Amino acid sequence: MSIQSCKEHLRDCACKNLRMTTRVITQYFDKAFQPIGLRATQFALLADVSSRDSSTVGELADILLMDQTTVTRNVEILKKNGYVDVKTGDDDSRKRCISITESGIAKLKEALPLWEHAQILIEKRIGKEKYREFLNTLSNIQNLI
Amino acid sequence: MSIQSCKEHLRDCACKNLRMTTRVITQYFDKAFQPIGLRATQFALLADVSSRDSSTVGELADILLMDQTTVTRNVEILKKNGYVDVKTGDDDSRKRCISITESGIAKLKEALPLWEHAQILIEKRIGKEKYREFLNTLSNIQNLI
DNA sequence: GCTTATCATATGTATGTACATATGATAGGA
DNA sequence: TCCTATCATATGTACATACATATGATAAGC
Repeated sequence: MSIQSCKEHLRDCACKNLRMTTRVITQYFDKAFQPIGLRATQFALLADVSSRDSSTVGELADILLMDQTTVTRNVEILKKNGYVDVKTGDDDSRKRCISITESGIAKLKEALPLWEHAQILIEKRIGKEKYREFLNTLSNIQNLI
Repeated sequence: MSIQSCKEHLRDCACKNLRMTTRVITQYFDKAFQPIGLRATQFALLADVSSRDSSTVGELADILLMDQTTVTRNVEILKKNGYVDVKTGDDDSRKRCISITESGIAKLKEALPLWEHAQILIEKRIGKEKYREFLNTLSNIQNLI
């Protein structure tokens, strides 16, 4: 295939288009959280930590489809800001037990209305049904790879 | 809104889901390009550079919905590897003229079949019509923000 | 023609991301 | 029990990303 004949197809590249949209939407959510000094990625991680009594690095990596080393580093930042607590496992000292702190819960409570406002706007503009299909396709792509 | 009542909604977060899928698909394409030592992002940038005689940093930033500073740095890597040439603008010496080199064209030609194989697999699994709708929604999200 | 505003790009800094690999702990087999 | 394989996490490195700001060049008023 020549470069010329391929050009029109490259426009449809799944990776390129996903990355472009992710760049845009991340800036959008980062702006939404900016007043409270939180990033979109930090919000997602903190929300997942809050949904369990205690999580390990590996568990969070599985849930967020994120490399374990990335979790380690992102948790580090939440810890630095005092939003999570990291302890060594009781039964298995290789494990780290990550749990949300009071300060983290407070920050999450601040974040929720900001998140909801940003999220609702998107769902409204896309349309409920289309948005559901969209999430479904995202999920399919995650699973087929 | 309480954290508890919000939990089910957080699952649908546009940013979180997009970032998760982008992580997965980027690894998928990175693996596809790995035999020729190219990254998915580098491929996308190189392809865009190749589609014009000469591009400026700002033009590439506009096209790829990427911050200008990110373009500067990503171009740097392509330049380091000899895939693009960067010259100062003739008419306006603030501008940088970025063009693909012979080596860059050769690398892109190596990459195209690898890309096509990876891309086709996704479109096939998702389904042609669903995939078209998916790209459309991605585009809508880019524009509505 | 000078002064200043604006524009194009670069640099400093912080974060997000993953691969290769190291480290340290647990488990399993002889 | 000791040796070894495996497991959970951390570290080194490179790249991706964007904001704030600096730099250097052009353009716009006067």
